[in-house]
Amino acid sequence: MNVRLMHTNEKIAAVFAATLKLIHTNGFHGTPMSKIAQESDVAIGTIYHYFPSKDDLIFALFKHCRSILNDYIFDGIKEDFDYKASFFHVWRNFVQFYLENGRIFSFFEQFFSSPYYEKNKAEIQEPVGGQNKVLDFLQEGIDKKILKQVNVHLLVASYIGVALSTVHSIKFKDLHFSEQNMQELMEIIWDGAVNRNKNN
Amino acid sequence: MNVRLMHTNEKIAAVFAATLKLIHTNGFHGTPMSKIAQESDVAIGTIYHYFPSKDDLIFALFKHCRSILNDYIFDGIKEDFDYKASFFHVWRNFVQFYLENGRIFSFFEQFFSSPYYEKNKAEIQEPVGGQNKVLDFLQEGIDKKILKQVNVHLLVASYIGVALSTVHSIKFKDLHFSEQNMQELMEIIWDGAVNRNKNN
DNA sequence: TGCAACCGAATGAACGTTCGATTGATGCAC
DNA sequence: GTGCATCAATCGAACGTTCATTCGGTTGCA
Repeated sequence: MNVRLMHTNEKIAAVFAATLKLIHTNGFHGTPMSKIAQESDVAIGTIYHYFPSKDDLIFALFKHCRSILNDYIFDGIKEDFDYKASFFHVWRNFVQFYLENGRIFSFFEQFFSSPYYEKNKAEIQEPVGGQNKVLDFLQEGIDKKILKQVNVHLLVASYIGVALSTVHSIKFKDLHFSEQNMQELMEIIWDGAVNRNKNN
Repeated sequence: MNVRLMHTNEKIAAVFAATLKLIHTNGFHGTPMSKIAQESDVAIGTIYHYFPSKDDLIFALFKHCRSILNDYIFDGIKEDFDYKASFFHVWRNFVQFYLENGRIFSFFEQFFSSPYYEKNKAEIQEPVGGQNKVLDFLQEGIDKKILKQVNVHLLVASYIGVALSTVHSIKFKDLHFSEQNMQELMEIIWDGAVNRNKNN
């Protein structure tokens, strides 16, 4: 059973990898099942053995990628980090993840902007890329009076919004990734989010 | 000729409107030329009379929508506005435009996240939604030492990024549009962007 | 008369999905 | 330990549908 399961996983992993690659380069459009089969070296019949339909495949791939992202962004937070250090660290991880996983970024962008997402939103529960963990983290900052005393979703929109458009800018060469740029961006968000009625 | 041009415009306008509507509800995927023809009451042959291919139609629609956006966001700036007031005003217009034109927002999101955009980026010149006018405006703030002395693209990413994710949050019901929320968001961006070494 | 605007049935390619066949591992009966 | 039944995993040709695009024809203004 162990061997069989591994084998299974290899097939599925190959299908996921091929789908991600094809969607990244050709888009949702230019990614027919036939090409996924070809690219992954898994027969079409086999893909349909695991996924009832193309939509189910895409959906499963989404969940798979999201869990990878979730594992990544809160990784490496040290006990001795104060809130600001964690604020910077998570944001940086978020940007770094997407830069290192351009195919996932591409896939997410397309997934979230398709009506496909809109239709299955109820089932997806968690919003964009680990945002509810982010939401909890930002709520903590509000509760501790470190961040502005506003609706947490305003801060989420700022925190995530700037990260996403930063990755976008880097991807399309308007901006280049450098330590200084990241530092300055984090300061922009921090200065915007921080509670100015209480110095910390 | 005037009449003919008007007639032409009516057909094209109907095609544009139908395409926008279909892409909004069914996505890039579920928008075949046949349905565009049906929805717009323009024969397929006629559409192909004006646009050599479906890609050309999408491309033309994109340029059309972008010019509408550009006209909109810098509208209503009064002579007596100081920089901060303009900063707020433009951002608000930006958000408001997308909220009032949900179909265009949908279309842009899908357009920019498709490899279609990536491939034609060179021809598009102007980046996302009037960003170069925005870029000039933010550069002005840097030059006047009102905004942080950083690469202007960092500020563009913040300014636009927060606006887009705000619209997204409102669209997907995480956030509701209210005067207070908009005010607080603008303050978040302003506090982040402003040059804190020089009080103004 | 010429030409741009307009039409929609027809075409051929491409797509998602199905299905019957094959393989090999597992478990049960004897 | 041998024979047999079962079943998940695998395969890819074939199917029916849907798509972007073409083209031959009509209309009506200049």
